[in-house]
Amino acid sequence: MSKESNAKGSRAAKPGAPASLATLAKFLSLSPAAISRVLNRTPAARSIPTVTQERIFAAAKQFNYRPNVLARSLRRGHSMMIGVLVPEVSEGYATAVLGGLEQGLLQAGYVYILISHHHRSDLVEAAQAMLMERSVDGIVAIDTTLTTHIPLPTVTVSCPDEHEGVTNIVLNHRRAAELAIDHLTGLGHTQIAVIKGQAFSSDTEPRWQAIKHAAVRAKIHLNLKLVAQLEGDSPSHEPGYFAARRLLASNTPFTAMFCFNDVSAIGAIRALREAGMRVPQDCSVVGFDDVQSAAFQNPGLTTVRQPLRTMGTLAAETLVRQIASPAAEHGPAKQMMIDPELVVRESTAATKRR
Amino acid sequence: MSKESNAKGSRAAKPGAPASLATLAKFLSLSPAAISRVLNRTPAARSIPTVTQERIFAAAKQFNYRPNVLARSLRRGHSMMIGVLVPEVSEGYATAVLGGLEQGLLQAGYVYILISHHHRSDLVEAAQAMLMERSVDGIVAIDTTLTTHIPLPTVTVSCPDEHEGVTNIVLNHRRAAELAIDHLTGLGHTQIAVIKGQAFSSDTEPRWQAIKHAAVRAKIHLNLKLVAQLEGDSPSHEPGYFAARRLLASNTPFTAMFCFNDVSAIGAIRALREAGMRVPQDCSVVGFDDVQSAAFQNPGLTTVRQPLRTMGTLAAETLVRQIASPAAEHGPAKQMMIDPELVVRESTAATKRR
DNA sequence: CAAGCTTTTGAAAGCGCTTTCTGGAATAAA
DNA sequence: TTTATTCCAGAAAGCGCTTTCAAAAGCTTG
Repeated sequence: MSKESNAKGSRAAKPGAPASLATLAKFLSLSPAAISRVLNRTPAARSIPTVTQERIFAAAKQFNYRPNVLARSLRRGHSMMIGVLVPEVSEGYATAVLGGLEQGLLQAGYVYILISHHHRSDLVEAAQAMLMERSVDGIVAIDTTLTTHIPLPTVTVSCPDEHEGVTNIVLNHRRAAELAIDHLTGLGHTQIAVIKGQAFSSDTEPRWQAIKHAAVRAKIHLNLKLVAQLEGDSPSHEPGYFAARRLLASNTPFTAMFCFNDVSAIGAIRALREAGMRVPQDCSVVGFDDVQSAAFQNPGLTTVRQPLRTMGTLAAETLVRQIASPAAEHGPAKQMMIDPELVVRESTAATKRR
Repeated sequence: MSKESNAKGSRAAKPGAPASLATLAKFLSLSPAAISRVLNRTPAARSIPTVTQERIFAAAKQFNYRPNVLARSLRRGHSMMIGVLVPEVSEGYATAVLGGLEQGLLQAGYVYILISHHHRSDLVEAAQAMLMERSVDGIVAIDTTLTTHIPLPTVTVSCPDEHEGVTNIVLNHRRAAELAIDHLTGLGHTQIAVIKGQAFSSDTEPRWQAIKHAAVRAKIHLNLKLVAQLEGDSPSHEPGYFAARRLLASNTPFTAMFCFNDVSAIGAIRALREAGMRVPQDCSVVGFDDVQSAAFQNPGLTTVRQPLRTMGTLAAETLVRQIASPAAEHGPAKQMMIDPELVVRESTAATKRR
């Protein structure tokens, strides 16, 4: 029994358990401290002779050593995790931003925890609390109405309110509205119907203000009878379909329509078609976002493109920078404005009446 | 100086720092141990008098105490995090599953880390390693080819290979193919074109085998000239568009088409239309998945519905159960088969030739 | 050869929590 | 009064890592 007391097998100690620093330390007859320094390439590791370093790296490889990030996070005081708040995970809008966000985040060594809140403020708050408990290093909120102050670096994408210290990444709504309205008036349209977004959507109000502004600027009159609003929280085409039906039911003639997003535009087109109107011959339709299927609609959808991916990447970069230098954190709210782009396809055409 | 040595203010000690158990302990003149027991409603807390418990709860509220999950995870040996592997975050398929998954996971108190690998096996492995380092309690892989063995509870959705101890949630491809083929033959079609999925997609091969099987069963001949395959990894409509063009270029007549997914079906329809074929009058088209926009296509897309959300929820429940009882973990691979459903819309019609 | 410097490494504290073990006080039983 | 039992709560270990502090060893220099 005593003979095999200190079996120094060259293989891993316990086959099942992952190797810890202590395992390596015992194997190498070194202290965990030294190994940590070398493996992390700490400045202090400079003073450790190369041979020792090589021994350490070799052992790490042999034992397939992987640092326990939980322990490291606890010790270092940051977790390299960030929390992401979205309304819905299945919706095209948020997921497009997410694509860019992920890229930027992973590049900087962060992973993220995704929580969706379905536009319910209690869930938003619960999610915030949960993320804080999990010691995330920062938060990005996409299309989310933040109520309580977050004592953490935060950047938002398409969120309405300004909060102290948080950076808002927003679309240039002014420009977006002008792009669409000018395109339509340029084609001779003056009777333009508008489908506003749902009340809970943060872009709805600024977009609508921008549209009114653009109309004045283009010297056309927006008939309020030709303004409908998306209703219900279904992220499908239905709200757009029904909004267009209401527009048609008002019996007020229009030759063009500007929709809150592509998905609702597609729904609206179906309603128009059912009412016997051809797109674009009888009615031009402009969407918003430029989701992937916009190009493959029949007809291809003219739309205002939001560079969603880019906004996501920008959000990631901004947040990472903010985490790195908490100096500027508690300054006033900052805003980063992104320019949209008009994509002309087949759903818009010159009006027949001139 | 000595007078204020032990300032026992009734407010939080350091306004900035979040309250820890130690903070509460000092404030209440209790040990962290007792507080932990009470706050966690440990069985051992039963023996602590109600008044003390109430004092503890009150203090926790007053200090807005939030346990540090990192520390708890380190101690308890599980992190209540699970890792999710998807090909793409912006694609409709994975995100639909994700929706259901999230619901099931949050309900059980888990959060998840999402990593996309773009079908690159090196990224899959890197992601696996990263998730292990982060001490996730389990992994779910969606439409992902797993190469290395994962020493962790794992469930997959639509993944091809079987691995020891992992549960695969798969669609009943046999049934799915029969649904589509029988529908088309029932409408009189015998010349049916097929668009297979990309080579890297895990559903491609089983689906194709099932289609061949269903064709035999329906006593129709599948002309191999009428089989095309999606190419390129773009998650857009383009691959379907080009696949249909190749089909048309083969100059082999067909009256129906069965596509690998809805997105490619929509692309294919566009190609058909450009070639002067009307859908469904000249060619019926059946899609797959039933993504949200399928119903709002023009024409509405007949498709084989995959209950993606349900599969996600099921994956979550299965994984949570597997984590709870690691007993059954290292049994053989298990499979859970999900039944598809045919959704008939407007893109299919009886053939004119009879 | 003593004093001072550099090089190399380890001991130990501690991040915030959970949990086992232990022990004092109060009450009941003998 | 002694012993057993219950009730209440603390001490301390430890999860795996990082990092400060310090110290031993080897080297130079006067």
